[in-house]
Amino acid sequence: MGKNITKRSEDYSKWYNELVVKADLAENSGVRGCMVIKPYGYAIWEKIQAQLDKMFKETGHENAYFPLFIPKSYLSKEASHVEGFAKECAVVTHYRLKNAEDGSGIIVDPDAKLEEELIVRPTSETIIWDTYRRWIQSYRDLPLLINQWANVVRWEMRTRLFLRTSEFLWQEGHTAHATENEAIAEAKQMMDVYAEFAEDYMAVPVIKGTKTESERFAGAIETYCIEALMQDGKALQAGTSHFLGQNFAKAFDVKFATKEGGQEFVWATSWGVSTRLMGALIMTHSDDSGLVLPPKLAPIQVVIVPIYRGEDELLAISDRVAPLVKELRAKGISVKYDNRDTHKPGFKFNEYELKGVPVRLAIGQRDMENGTYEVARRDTFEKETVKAEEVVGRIQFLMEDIQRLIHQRAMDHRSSHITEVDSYESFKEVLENKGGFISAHWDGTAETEERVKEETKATIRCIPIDAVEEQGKCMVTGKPSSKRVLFAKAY
RNA sequence: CGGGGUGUAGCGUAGCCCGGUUAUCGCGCCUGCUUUGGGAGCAGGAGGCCGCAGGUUCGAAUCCUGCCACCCCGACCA
Repeated sequence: MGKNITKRSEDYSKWYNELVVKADLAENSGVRGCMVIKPYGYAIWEKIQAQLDKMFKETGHENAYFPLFIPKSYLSKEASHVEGFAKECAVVTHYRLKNAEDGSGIIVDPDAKLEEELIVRPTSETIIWDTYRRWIQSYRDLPLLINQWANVVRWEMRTRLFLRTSEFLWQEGHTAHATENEAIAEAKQMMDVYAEFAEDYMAVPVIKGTKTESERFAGAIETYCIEALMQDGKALQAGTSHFLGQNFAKAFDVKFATKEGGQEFVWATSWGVSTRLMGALIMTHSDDSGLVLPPKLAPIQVVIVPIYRGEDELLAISDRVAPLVKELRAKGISVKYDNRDTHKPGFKFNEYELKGVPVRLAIGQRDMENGTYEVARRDTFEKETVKAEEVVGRIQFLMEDIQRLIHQRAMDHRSSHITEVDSYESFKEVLENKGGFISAHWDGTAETEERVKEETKATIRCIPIDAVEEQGKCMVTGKPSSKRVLFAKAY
């Protein structure tokens, strides 16, 4: 285990990759842009899953599971949907292998060609709506509020650990409603749930908004999103929630009998977040010493490192530490007592910094004599000596304080990286030299949006929900605009 | 998929142009002793189908062809 992580300022991409690998979160598998998530990384994902799942259930949703394979014909039922995903689908064409007759090894058996090819799901709208048709008959079956935890495959050209891998883990919610308003409310609600999770648990500040037509999900009427800002000034879409109108209901013929006895198509939403959230977590808080994890999502919240000479001292320390570990665990704090005798304390200090453990306790002879612990916090590197009887309270305080402080730091960074501009020249200047979100007037046309994208690589990340109504002129065309939108270069 | 680059031990690398002893160095790993409050020191040791497959050659890590993977820039995208 080496530190030597590239400085953030030198090459952000390299820094990020090395950090992910060295902090033992994940690595490239060597298989077509897929990653191996290692135990420590997966433990973080499990924390994310657990909290989100709780929030989904609190908002009335249930979990279910749908097939990995989607018959090709399903995908073509909703026109804009297939257009959006067709370019990045893995396709199963055969179901058997055999030994080559010339002895050259295993080949695909040409006789085992599938009648209809199967798509490895890039998202599950189609197969789920095909299923919902059978599940929904009456208004009494509505709303149908289902979430699925799954993996999906998108054959991306360029991949990046956590941010864009060929296969990724995610959750996808798919709901059906009797009315348009109810579906819209659901889509908005889930955006709010995502935002709450990002802010309160990941300590990642996000901006809620809607996507422009060209950035919208394939098949959606409206896409609600949360957008975060990374330390290098690029934006990251952290979660999306779509109001799908009746598009999928019509494509898959999902009708219900109304109270009045008529037949109507249901209204739909879908929403998802993925392992990309971990990318957001890493790129928001980490520093050149490694990961910085918010206490609420840290698999290890407190690590205790004994400092000793000889087995007797270690035994004495272990005796002292045992009740503390017990007490902390009873309070729901996850603790690791690292009594490995194969590594020196200094090595361990650095290792846990790299892994982003929020609080580290050290205890050596000095502390044994004084009845104290050395308490170090990861976010500020501050160290203090705390009396043993006060240490639990201090840790509880630090859990809160670190969570609060890293959120505040990220918020400060974002606030200082939202720039209002009124001319295209200053837009380009800010984009080039400062980065971050740029708040500007836009005439609402896809042409202007496209032009900005071509000329600057910046896209409209979102139209903020809380954008204030103000008279303005599009920074590019000078046409009238009623509110500012957020532009940025994005991951 | 287009342009550029890389692939040598677990990791990072030298060697490659200009083919020729036993493939270089650092980290890590193993053994022993000394160490232990911020990545230990010394001594000894193990570990390589030089990405894969062909080809050229007396001889290939080195030259040629094909393939694969990864990285960067585009296009695409959660």
